[in-house]
This record gives sequence, structure tokens and C-alpha cells, in this order.
Amino acid sequence: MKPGPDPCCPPALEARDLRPIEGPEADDELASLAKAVGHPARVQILRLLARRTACICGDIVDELPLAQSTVSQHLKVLKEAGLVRGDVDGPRVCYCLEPRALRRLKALVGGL
Amino acid sequence: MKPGPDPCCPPALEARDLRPIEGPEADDELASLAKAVGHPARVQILRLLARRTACICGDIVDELPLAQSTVSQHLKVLKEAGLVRGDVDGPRVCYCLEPRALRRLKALVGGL
DNA sequence: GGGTCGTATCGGTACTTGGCGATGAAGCCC
DNA sequence: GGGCTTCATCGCCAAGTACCGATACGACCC
Repeated sequence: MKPGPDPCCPPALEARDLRPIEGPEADDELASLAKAVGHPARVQILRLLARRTACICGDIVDELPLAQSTVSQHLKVLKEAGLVRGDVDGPRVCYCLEPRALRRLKALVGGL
Repeated sequence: MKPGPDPCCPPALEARDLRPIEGPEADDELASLAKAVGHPARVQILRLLARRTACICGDIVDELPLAQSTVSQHLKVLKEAGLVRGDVDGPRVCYCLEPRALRRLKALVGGL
């Protein structure tokens, strides 16, 4: 039972900072995060989500010169990497950044 | 004419900081840098080069569980992304990090 | 010159990625 | 219910990536 109209993006849940910034696991983690960022369209999506402070739904499609199915694929990649979360809000889906993952990425890159 | 035995890694040459951290070009730049980092073996190589403060040659091959040709391929990717430089030192090649590119990557990721 | 060592490149194979249109599934509204 | 919207998923294809062994190149040493 939802109490109000509160659209999406509840406070983040897990604590995944605190993990080591070096070592084999960190290497793999950095590689998979970087891989997710390693496409211009996905960078654009991340920037878009960051600009509209909170989350927006798939009018991301309108902003990119790509078919809806392609954008959906990119969102899936970002979601699987943990960089983005998609909350179902009625018929539409509300995507937003996962700040922890972003912080983690920055920490890992900073550790290079 | 080289004056001395000075192995490699002369002072970095170009100034490629100062470029914008947002916008279409920055997006592409971030994407291509991230793509280069987006593989565990390449992360390991970067870490290796960072650890041995300066440059080392292809005993990187000894450190990785990969064939020599594969490592050479990864080095090529990193070199093309500008993250690494390879200076020929007699019969061997001396790789080292390109600190500017690394700084650039950190700045771009930080701008997310 | 002829080895030999260290790298790069080539060729091949298996897999992944990026793109699209078409189709499905889930939720709304009338 | 029927129809609409919104998004995910399913082929499908072309292109790219990862890996390897084999081969070629270049620089040294004898």
C-alpha cells in the first residue's frame, strides 16, 4: 500500500561502499562498471538522469536518436551494472541514478 | 641522439586537460576511455603500470594468465585510447601510464 | 653474417555488442 | 470488456571483441 503519490526513487538501500578499492575483485568491478559506461549513448543517458535531478521515465527515448528498443537495451545494461535503477510507476518506468554505484565508480577510477 | 641511458617516459607533452567536461565531445571521450578500461585484463595492466612507479616492458605478460599476443592486443587498445604510451628501448618496449589521460578520465568520471 | 630475444601483427574461431522492427506483457482509461 | 500507451523482449543481421598459435619484424650479441 503506497501512502502517497511519491513517484519513485526511495532512499538507496545497500551499502556497497566500504569495499576494497584494489585487488582482483575490485578490478573486475571496475571493469564491469567501466564497460557499462563505455558507450556514448549510455554516457548520455547517465548525464540526462543526472541533469533532471531525480528520475524520469522513458522520454529518454525522445532525447536520443535511437529506437526505443535500443534505448531499452542500453538501460538494461546500465541497470545490470547497478548504475541505474528502474522503478515501475503505473504503466511507465521511472529510471534514476544509483548514487552509490556512481560513487563506487568514482572511487575505483580515483584509485588508479 | 640520446644523451644518456635515460630509459623512457620523458615528460608528458600535450596539454589535454582544459577541455570541457560535458557536451557531446566529452561524452564520446569518456565513452572511449571507459571502454578501454572496461576489461579486467586491462585494469590489471593499468594497476601494474601504476605500481611499478615508472614504466616496465612486456614482463606484463608474465604477470597475466594470457598469451603474449593477447596482452599485446590489450596494450594496443590502451595505447590507442591514450592511457598508455610505449617507448621503444632497444629490443624491448617500455610501457608507462600517460598521467594526463588518466587525469582526464578521472575528471570526466568525476563530472558524472 | 646467423642466432636469439622481445613484440607486433596476421589468420582464424567463438562469442558479444549494437542496431532495428515486430511482437508481447502490463497497466491505465473509457 | 476494448483500446491505448509504455516499456521489455525477441529474432535477426552486421560488426566488433577476445583469445590463441603461428609468423614476421627489429634489435641486439657472438
